[in-house]
Amino acid sequence: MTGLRERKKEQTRRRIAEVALRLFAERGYDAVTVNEIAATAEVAKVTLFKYFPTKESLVLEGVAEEDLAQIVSARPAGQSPLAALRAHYLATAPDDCPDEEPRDEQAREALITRMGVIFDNPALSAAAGELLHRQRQELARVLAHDHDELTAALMAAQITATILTVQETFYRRLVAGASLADAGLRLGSDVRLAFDLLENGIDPSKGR
Amino acid sequence: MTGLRERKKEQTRRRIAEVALRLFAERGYDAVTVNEIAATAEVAKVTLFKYFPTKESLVLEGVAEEDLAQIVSARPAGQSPLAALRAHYLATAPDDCPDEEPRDEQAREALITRMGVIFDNPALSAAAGELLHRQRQELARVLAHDHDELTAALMAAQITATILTVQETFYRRLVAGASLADAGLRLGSDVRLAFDLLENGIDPSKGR
DNA sequence: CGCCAAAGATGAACTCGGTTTGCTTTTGAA
DNA sequence: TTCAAAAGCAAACCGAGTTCATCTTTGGCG
Repeated sequence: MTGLRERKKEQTRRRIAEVALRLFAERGYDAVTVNEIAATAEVAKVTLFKYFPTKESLVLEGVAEEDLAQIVSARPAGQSPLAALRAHYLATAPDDCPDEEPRDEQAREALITRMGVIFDNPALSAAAGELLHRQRQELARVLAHDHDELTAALMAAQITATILTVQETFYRRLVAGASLADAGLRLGSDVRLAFDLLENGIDPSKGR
Repeated sequence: MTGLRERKKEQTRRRIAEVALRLFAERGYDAVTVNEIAATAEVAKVTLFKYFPTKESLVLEGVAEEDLAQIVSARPAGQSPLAALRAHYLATAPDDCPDEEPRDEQAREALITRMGVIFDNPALSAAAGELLHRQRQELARVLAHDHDELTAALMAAQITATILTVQETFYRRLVAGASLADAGLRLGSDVRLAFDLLENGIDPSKGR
């Protein structure tokens, strides 16, 4: 059922996203209007908004789409939630980006460009954080199976905050020019450090 | 130097804020336009925006104004950052709200109303979280004195996420109808639980 | 092939948050 | 009393996002 209609839609969607990303990267998120994007992509503004509900979504689409709650609730019996998450991030970390699996060089570059745009704009970074924030609630719900409500909420908050920080660090290094290989290598040890901190707590004896 | 001018300004500002809060509480944040608020408060829209930079700020002003970085960097020698924060929140917690010190019943009620408005609207809650997020960066800077950068960033993220969660829990209880005394009592033990979790980590043995 | 209903695209007008501009009123200090 | 600065204002403007009525494209079907 992949008729001409579907193909055209997919094509239009991609054209809009590409144009938007290019313009954002060239002149900054705020300096580009959606009217401009629509005109450049040769669609009406209303059409653009049928594909992407907001201007933000032009950039944020597909970012941080992991389902933490799912990872935790699908973990093998006997494994702690934290161990499951650690394993997940260690598995995806060393050779690829945690958010997506860009197969080719081009997709990688696009992802890095996108991250550059996001980190360049405080409102966008905040919105990206919000995406994870929503997962927090579901994660808390799953964790509440084994803990009281406040503990579950606290755990979920700490976990999502930690993951966000690690991802941010990783992407900032990439945007700052580190090679993907280098950043990937450091990501592995970063994940370990982050989860150790989560598991063992903030040791007061080190805090002078 | 508290001339007529200053008094009038303060008065206008308060009138705007009160009108806004009342309308928001009556009909919800989204259903009230700033034009309406301005008209009801009998000022021009442009005047309203001279007092409050955004619609959000009509509600969020004065919320979460604590300076975490300050608390940490001003701690007595030999005390860990976490201990300083714990002490601070334990001190303010039992008998009053962490964000402000409403002296009279009226101010308390206004605060609760405001929190009700905030928690009623996802975008507003998110914005409130953003306020704390900004403190995160400064807290990380201070913590970086004693830790490497990633560790400091992770600690700051976990700490702010934790504090936000505790505050949210507290206010949700209030909005849900708990008496201030009850909520305050539970807040004390909540703070202890939260900081214990931060210090000791998420114990995997409890995570089934 | 030709027909038609449904899906999709469109431009124009609209709402709302926020800003700019150019002007009048109010205030406080000399 | 005078006058510059501060404050207020109406109206026009901007950009994101929506509504609506209209027009085009597609694909299924006889």
